Amino acid sequence: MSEVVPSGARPQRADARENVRQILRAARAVFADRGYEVSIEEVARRSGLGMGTIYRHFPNKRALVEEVAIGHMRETSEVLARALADEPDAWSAFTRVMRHMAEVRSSQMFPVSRRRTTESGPALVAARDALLSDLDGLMDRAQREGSLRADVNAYDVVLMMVSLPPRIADDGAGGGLSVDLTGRQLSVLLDGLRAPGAEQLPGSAATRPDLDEFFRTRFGI
Amino acid sequence: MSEVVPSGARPQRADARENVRQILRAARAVFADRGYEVSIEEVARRSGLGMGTIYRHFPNKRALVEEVAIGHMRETSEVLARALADEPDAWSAFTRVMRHMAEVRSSQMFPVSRRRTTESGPALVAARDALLSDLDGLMDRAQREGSLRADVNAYDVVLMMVSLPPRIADDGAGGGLSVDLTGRQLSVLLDGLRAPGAEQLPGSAATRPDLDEFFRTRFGI
DNA sequence: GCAGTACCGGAAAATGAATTTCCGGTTAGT
DNA sequence: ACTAACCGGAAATTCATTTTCCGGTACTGC
Repeated sequence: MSEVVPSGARPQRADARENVRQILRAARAVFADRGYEVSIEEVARRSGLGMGTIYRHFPNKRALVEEVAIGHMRETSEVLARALADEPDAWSAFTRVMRHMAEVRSSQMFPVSRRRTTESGPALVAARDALLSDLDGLMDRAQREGSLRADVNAYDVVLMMVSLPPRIADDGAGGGLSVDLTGRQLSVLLDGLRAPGAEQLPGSAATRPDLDEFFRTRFGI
Repeated sequence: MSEVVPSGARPQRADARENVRQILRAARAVFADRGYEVSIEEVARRSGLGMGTIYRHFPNKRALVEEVAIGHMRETSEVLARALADEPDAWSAFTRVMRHMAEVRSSQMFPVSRRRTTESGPALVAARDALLSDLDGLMDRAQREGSLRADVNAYDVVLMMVSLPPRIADDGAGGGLSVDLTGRQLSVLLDGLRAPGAEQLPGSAATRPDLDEFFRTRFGI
């Protein structure tokens, strides 16, 4: 994952490999629940490992976030493909993908290149572009079949997914919310995305630069 | 505003009074544009005054935020009353209020009492409760007239307004987004809130404790 | 005008919360 | 049993903010 074993050296120990898996699993869960700004300590706590262990496997927080993001995006692309194959119509496929994105909060993990810092790695860029293009294709279909309103595009939708509230907004101490905010808001959004849409959307649709800019400033990534 | 002039003392100087007005104006604008977490320095820059001046008039940041929040909520209550009087039906009044809330981002300024810190001042509590109750009444009407879906309540709606993206998500340097994210997302939400609603909303509606908890953890206030 | 107080600006100190380092103590694997 | 890998988590560092402080400025009443 980030650790290329030099050809002459000893192989990575089995427990270490397992720990990397645990870290990624914990990171996914924590990011989905509370947003990607949670501290590494939080991830460590959830994974049952120490912070030192995380830094042994990832050079810094950003690298961990990237890794998780790549996983999310690839997975979402797979869900999309499967939905297209399974579902009877484009609208059903679309809602299925949206629900998945909300579930894993994958759009929040949609890093794009930062202004004056490290570029996103090529794997991330590739996964991101692939997903965007797939989503665009799906939405095209849905719009042609007349189920998705015509005045939105993939960038709009991704940006909407991003601003869904995290699953749990608590501080770890409290019990969190009893209401499924994310789910309720997503459902309302989906109803609002149904064609034809009574409201006239203001301005023009979002663009790629808008998406990039938003993520750059919101996630610094 | 936070400075009670002791009865024997000199009255506040005219320029100082004007400065307080400037500060509140700048704070409102900046909070609406970029979210309430912006630094005091940002507010100072926008107001054309120094940070010291802000601290001369408000004991701390929290006090400034409260003051702005109270203003927003009172104003929103007024807009609501006016909308009720002017508009032909409850739905029009409802959308008008929603647009106003999105505009000033008043819901983001909906502070409620924090767990183990200073309570919100009584003026804030009163303004908050009044607005919530007014909104509840309006939504009741809209639901009875059959225009607003039946499975949402005022807490749900406020929580949705909260998670609208800020008007501008930039860092001050960049040009910001060219798209009106807030407006587009609000419109989609409004379409989704129209009765009857095709999607079944998951779980049950939000409650007052949910609202309180959300604000406590999100705004620490 | 002048005195005198209120006021202002913004550099600097205090805070706070996070990331990242470091190293003594463990453990897997041969 | 030996050793390189590995782990935990306290401590150091970093970074962005809030908040203080005080020399200098400018209202205001006389």
